[in-house]
Amino acid sequence: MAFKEDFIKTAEGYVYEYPRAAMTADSVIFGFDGKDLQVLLVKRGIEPFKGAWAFPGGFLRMEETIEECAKRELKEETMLEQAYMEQFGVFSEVNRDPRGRIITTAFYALVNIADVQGGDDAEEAKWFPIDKIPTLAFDHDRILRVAMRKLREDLHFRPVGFELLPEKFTMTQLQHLYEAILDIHFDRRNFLKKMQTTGILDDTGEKENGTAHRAATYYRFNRERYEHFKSKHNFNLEF
Amino acid sequence: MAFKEDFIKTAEGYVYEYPRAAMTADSVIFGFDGKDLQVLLVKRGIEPFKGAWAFPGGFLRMEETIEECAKRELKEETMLEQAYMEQFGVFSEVNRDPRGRIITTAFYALVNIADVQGGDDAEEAKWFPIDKIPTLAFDHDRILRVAMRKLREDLHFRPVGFELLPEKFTMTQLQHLYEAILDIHFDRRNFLKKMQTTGILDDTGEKENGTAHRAATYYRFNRERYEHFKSKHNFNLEF
DNA sequence: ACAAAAGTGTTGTAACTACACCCATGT
DNA sequence: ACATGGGTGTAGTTACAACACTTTTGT
Repeated sequence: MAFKEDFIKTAEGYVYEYPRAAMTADSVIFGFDGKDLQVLLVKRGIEPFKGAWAFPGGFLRMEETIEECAKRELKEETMLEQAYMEQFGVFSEVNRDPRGRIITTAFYALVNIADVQGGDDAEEAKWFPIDKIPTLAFDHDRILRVAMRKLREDLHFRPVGFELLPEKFTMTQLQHLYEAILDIHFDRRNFLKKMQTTGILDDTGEKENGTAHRAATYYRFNRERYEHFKSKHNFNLEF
Repeated sequence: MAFKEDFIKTAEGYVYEYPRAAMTADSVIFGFDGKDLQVLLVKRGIEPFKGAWAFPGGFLRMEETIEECAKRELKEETMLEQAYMEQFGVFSEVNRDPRGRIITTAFYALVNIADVQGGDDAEEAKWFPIDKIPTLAFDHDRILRVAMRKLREDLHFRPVGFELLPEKFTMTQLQHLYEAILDIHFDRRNFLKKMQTTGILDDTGEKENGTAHRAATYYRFNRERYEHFKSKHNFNLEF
């Protein structure tokens, strides 16, 4: 450990001159099944809130950043090494955790739901559609509301939607994804045009197969083109 | 204190089973002088980084939330009871503070620069234009970059600009403010039209006086109208 | 044959950009 | 008189919203 030690270690534990809160990271893990936006919840195996559903999370270790902590917990739950993760708030109400003063930094993660096998954790983990979330442990209901708001905002600024889809996807999937996140309806033709004018989608030329309807074209998100053009200034007021 | 105590208090200090980081709140306080965006910095009176400039900040107390902590520090520096404050990130690099494991939650605050008299703090506090910020203590350079990015994003979604101006302001002041934050130039006529179409500005009918040029109209931000109309859906991709 | 989803084009409207001259005030 | 900044209008372009019929494929 490279940082200076600011505590005394005794037989009883770690001694500090002033009281300190414990820190955790909790992650709202979003997935998309082609129809609904989904959230991965774990059933708590221990008190407090034993048996209730909550976001995956855990205590910060002294040798990691809060991002590393969140990523570690993500991996434990989903086996994923990498995912798009975004910090969206610190929740520090004095009584938010009955165990004591525990402050959490909340993240949302966007994953391709097809990549997630059950984690190696003994706890039960399950995907819930966003409109069928049970009552959650701690202040996680509130955290979820903030996560949704942040995800909606980010969707305007950054092409985060693609993180929730497989590499190749149909325009209809993408539209359903946007509709699920923003909770609004788009006209199919207008949505296609809007996406085309961004210039960040490639038509792969490939087609769906084995569907019970007309085969749809697969598109791919062109990250290079996005990186290249994202500096352009367009200023719109959205309030 | 209503929360359960999760520590043992001994003569040596507070004892915890696992090591804990200390928590602070740091605030990037933005002001606007009519020309440049400014940031309030304090000169550190003690080590580490003694003599260097840094954002006002301080340690979290056990009976307050991180927002209350940030607000308390704001008041100490500026004497302001209220200000628009927005959390924008947790900075938790293991070595970011030479005193040990100290994690900060960063806020930005938007204040009317005219309301700020010097704080009651012995430390020296000073406004710096955004393009003349000295090298800062700790990782505050990085924090400032993130603060600017967040402020720019928020300016699209929420009428945060008005928080930096007096109650009544001229269109030119408002335009300069937007230009200073976004670092782009607007055509005066087009800017006026854009602001008018939002419908959240009231023409007060009053005029500047004692200026060395034609007297400008004062406008006022109509918060009620904003609250009433902000629910409308307009979806623009800005990437 | 029928059901289900994909593909496709036009028109009216609103918002955006670019652009230049005159007016009021104070020195 | 001059310098400073305020006020104002138009034309071209682009983006947006609203809207329906045809095609492919599988059952």
